[in-house]
Amino acid sequence: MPELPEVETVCRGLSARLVGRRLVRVEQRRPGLRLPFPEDMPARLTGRRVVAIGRRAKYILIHLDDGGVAILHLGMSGRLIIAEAPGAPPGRHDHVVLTTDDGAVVVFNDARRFGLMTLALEAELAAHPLLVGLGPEPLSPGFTPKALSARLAGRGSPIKAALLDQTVVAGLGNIYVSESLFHAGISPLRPAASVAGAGAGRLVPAIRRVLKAAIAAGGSSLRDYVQTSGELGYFQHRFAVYDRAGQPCPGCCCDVAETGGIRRLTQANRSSYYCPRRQD
DNA sequence: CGGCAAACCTGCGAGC
DNA sequence: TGCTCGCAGGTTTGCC
Repeated sequence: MPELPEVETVCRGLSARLVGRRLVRVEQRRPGLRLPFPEDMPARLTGRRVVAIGRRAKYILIHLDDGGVAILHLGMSGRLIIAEAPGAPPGRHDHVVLTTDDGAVVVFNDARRFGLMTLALEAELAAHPLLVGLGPEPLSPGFTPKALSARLAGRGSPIKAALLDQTVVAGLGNIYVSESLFHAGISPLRPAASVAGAGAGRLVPAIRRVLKAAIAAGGSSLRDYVQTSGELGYFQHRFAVYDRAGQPCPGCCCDVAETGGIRRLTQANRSSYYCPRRQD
């Protein structure tokens, strides 16, 4: 799925086209995705004006003029595409279609249906069950080596698993964990607690740098992800290690035949990629 | 509580 | 060409 950079890119696309617009039509084409849609979702959205678009972790927050907030998650394969022409025949996995007063058509398409969409009240957002346990935003000032160290302390699980845990830091997924660990020179196998301190001092800026570069590139397009415009992101061309098993490490000078290049391993049922020479 | 596997669902590429 | 298998950016649940 879309991880933080992809979700952020989608939010920016939505923001540019939706803020200030009124939703004049809400079409719900199935009862729900990972969670059921609220029964009254179309009624609660229709006629509302969008006042802001926000993001928390991988959740998209559409703030409305009546104090309501639509919460969306793209799961693994979710897309939000903005078209300008109403009336196009619905695609195979188009689940929710929003039409604005100036003719934008926002389609929530999700082949695998791991995404979700629900409604909340602005006043209760901070305590919402989907958001309440989330860790710090990695691009916020509160995400410091000290703060990360505190959340890693006492954890015996591998740092790879800890960084995927959204209560440790919010918004990282399988791609950007591998990339960040590479740039910090830390093996995905290291026990999380051992990364507290000096390791966190390298990891925090590495995470920030990777995420910012990915956002600047419009995210990473592997299979499903596209921007709201339908354009692909292009950060995938800049991966140092992700999905590059057997290929040369960008930091090592040596012969791949000799070193084996980038390694892939399975942790917590997900693939990790790393350079054993530069990460320990 | 920690950690791992499986589940949710569909699509795609590889291999036979 | 067509089948089966394995794998995929996430999150939750259930079982040691």
